[in-house]
Amino acid sequence: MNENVRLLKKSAIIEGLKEEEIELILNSMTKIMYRKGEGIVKKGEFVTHILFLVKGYVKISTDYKDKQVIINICGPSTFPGLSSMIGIQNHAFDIGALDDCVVLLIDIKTIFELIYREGSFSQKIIDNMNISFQHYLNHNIVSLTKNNIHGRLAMLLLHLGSHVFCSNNFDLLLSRKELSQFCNISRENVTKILSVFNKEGIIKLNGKHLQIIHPDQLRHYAEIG
Amino acid sequence: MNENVRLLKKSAIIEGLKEEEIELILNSMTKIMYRKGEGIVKKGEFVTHILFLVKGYVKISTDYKDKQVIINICGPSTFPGLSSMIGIQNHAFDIGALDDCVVLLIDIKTIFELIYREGSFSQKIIDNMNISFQHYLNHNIVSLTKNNIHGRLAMLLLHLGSHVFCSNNFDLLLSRKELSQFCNISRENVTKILSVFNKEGIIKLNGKHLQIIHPDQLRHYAEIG
DNA sequence: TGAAGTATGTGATATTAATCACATTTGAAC
DNA sequence: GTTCAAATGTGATTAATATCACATACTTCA
Repeated sequence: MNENVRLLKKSAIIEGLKEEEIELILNSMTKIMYRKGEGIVKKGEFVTHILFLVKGYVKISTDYKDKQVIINICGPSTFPGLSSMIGIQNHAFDIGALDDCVVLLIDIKTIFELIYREGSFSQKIIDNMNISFQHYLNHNIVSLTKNNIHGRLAMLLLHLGSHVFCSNNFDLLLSRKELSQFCNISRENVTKILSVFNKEGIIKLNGKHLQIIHPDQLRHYAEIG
Repeated sequence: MNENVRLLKKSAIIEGLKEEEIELILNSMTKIMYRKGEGIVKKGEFVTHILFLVKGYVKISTDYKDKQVIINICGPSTFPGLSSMIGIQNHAFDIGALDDCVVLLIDIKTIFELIYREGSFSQKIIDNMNISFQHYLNHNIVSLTKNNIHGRLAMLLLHLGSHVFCSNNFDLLLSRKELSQFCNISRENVTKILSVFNKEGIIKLNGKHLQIIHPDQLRHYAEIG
């Protein structure tokens, strides 16, 4: 099988498509590599393609009052920012590479064609958007507004472990400052809280490497905070 | 023309459907009235219908740590909570009537049938979801986390005026407490800030009636705060 | 009409988390 | 390796906002 097909089929959205529909995607697609730190999409640009992330991690962010706000981190086999691309003229967010990335750019016209052709594809796009939606509402509205800073950082670490890096043992690709922009805490307090979690043996910090040792105790922080 | 058809066609989502498709909706639909304060949907219930609000205003909310969090307010000719109903088993939010409401309940199966049948319908559903999505990300993440309490309340009033009640002169259907649950401010501070805005002549408060006199000054508060 | 309960207004106080100021470490470029 | 810039760590201080403690005003309903 074509390598690109194999990569694409890792996504539930693509998996169920017919051969000739996947062909459509293959014919309107390019593969691009980005280096760590490079910008992939800039807020305001026309939406001409959607992204499929083959390798690496990206951050989705925006700016407000000169401060960066991180909306999400996406890893391999996902469509980063999908829900803010379909049916929208201009990109609402910046997307940047957190490490070396391989991205498939798929022409947005092909996506529309598939939405019109294939009900099950529309359904999956909608499902995908809803999952993001629920996540944002819960994580952001609820956690960002109702948890204290310890609880917020605890929830962020849990989120990174279970949904982004899919392991309790990962390289934190984010700096302290980026963590602070993700969960709305000052950079200094991120440092202090991580050090508390570390001293309590809940996590193990080794430079950029992080191991979550007691996820239940992070959950406890989220509950009480 | 059938009265229900006229009501439904006020929504862009329905407007473009063919006659027989609208017929499908009419045949799988009930009209129900709710009194002020009544619950319409309870978090956790199975999603069996989607709502079309004909008359009145509803609030979409959830609970966290024994506190109510208001997610949005919807008015006539909208599909409240649409983006958290399609493709989701159980309701994620509570929906309740803020005043006397008339609601059309449309069988969710019909919606799926239309998604499979009609690409342009899928497209519109996706567009509608994206608009909500953008609104939440901007309003919630950005305003709730980056604005101070004056800025947040200012933005909420602007939002109510321009997107919910579609006028700068409206009956505030929300109590001070509900406003506080919407923009994450203490009930006492909502009172204090409203009184500041009132004294400065930016708004005019008359019991439950609110007039926004200088939206530009509210925008200023949002910018500086 | 009165009584109870709820909603609102308002100042004083407490608490949380940001900001500041600076030391230390790490990383990248030459 | 040296140097400079950026990232990180840490205590002291300050600012923002919640909480508390009431007073007052509305609603509802018997």
